[in-house]
Amino acid sequence: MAKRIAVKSTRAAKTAKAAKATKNGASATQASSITQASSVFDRLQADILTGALPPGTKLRLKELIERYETGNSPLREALNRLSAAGMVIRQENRGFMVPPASAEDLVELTRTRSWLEEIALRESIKHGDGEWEERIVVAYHWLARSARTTDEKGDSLSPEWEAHHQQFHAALISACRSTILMEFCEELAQRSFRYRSLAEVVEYRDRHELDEHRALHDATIARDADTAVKLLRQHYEVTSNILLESGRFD
Amino acid sequence: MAKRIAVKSTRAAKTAKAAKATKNGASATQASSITQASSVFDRLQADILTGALPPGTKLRLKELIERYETGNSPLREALNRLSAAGMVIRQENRGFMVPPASAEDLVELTRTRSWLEEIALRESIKHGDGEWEERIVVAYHWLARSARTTDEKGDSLSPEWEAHHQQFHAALISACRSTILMEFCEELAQRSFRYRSLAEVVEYRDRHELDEHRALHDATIARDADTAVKLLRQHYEVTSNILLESGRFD
DNA sequence: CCAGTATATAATATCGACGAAAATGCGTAA
DNA sequence: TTACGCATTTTCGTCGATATTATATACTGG
Repeated sequence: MAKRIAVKSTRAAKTAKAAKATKNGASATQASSITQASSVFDRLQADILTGALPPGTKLRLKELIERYETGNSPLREALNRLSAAGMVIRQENRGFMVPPASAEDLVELTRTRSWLEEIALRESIKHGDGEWEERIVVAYHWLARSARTTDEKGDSLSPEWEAHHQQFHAALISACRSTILMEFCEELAQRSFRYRSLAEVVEYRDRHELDEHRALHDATIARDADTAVKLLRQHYEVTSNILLESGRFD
Repeated sequence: MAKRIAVKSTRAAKTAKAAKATKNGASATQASSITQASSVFDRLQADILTGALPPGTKLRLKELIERYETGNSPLREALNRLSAAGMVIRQENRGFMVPPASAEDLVELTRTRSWLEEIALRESIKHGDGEWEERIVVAYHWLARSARTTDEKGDSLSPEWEAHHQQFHAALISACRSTILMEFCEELAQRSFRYRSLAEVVEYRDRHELDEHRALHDATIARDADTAVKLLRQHYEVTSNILLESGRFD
């Protein structure tokens, strides 16, 4: 009964909601009224990436229908999209589950990400124009600003910081002349984010990370590909090692 | 009325049908009864990749329901999976369409594929073991055999040849120690296949291609990474240029 | 007491119909 | 003629219920 009412209010509020637009989920070409399946997609993805739905969780339809206050058709559509993107695992006639997390998977993920982003960064440095530089400078600005703010509060896992962090890395490779590659990198970035969320490691961040990003920014703008790539790899490997040493994925 | 009957027979036959298992579509961990959504996924994907559904086609639900003799729920699930994989374009409240094909897209695709497969091949050559070599040798054997057969018939676009071709290229990079990268490469391979289908170019194949594959095979087995990569790039660029020169994507 | 099978229960996949949004056609006014 | 607005039609997205498949439980024979 309360559910009924909640559903209605959700629907009413939906029109006002802005589409945040990740790769495959929400976001059509037009901003027009968001579809319910896309809304569920976004929330479900967020819950998986942040660890609200832990690895290995069985995703029972009935529970999710209650949790997200939706019907089964939109829910299934969202789950099917997520399964194609590797964000959930689909088992024929056995439903869906959150992908397990493991040390090996994290290692493979980091390795692949380094490979792909090295290419994307080198190509961007080779072909990037003025607008590309601007995007990097602006993205870095907001990242630094966000880091400072969260530093005061001590909460470095803020969604705001994460958004800017992701934007900065996306900006670095945004001139590689391959939207497909950029989408692949985004998918890998999301998977990496899940591991960071799961490890719940916060201390290390404000020490080194801003400096690392600064150095990366400088080398890239200076078009020093080798240095930039070296820094990028280190950046990922350091993070990966911290996560592995947390011992949470053994 | 005939439709009813057809549906029933389809259902009956479904249990016997073997799951062919592409990346995201069909194929669960078990072989057990295939789901209808996955069946539609496979057929729809095939029709898009072979050009039976040409680029830009609007995918009206009603038509597809008739075409594949299914309900709208399984159809929508299939379409949602395909949209997440980039095989169809989804527009909020406006349905689905087959992605357009263009010369620029083909260029970008080829470029990206060269980058990713170069990494995957180099890593495979570096880390590949005996079983990896076996896979390549075996895959090449079937490719050569298939090429000979189709040569006689003059029909080089046979699904059989295509399957072996894809298998050979997959085998080459199968020791790169990154399943994610292999999946990315597979996705790119499928997109490339669509362009080959669309161009309907057949003559060039039996002249050069078997030799090219032979050379690629030899260099890889000999662990000569630089040569292998060079051959691979040439292989893709030659094909790409032939397709571009067909003038079908301007 | 255990293995294997039949039954009951729960979960998933699919259907058919309805409500909402976009595309189309037509009429009117500038 | 062209552009705009309204009504109609088409198409998409969602709901509620049913069929199908998997899982848990009880039962029987050894």
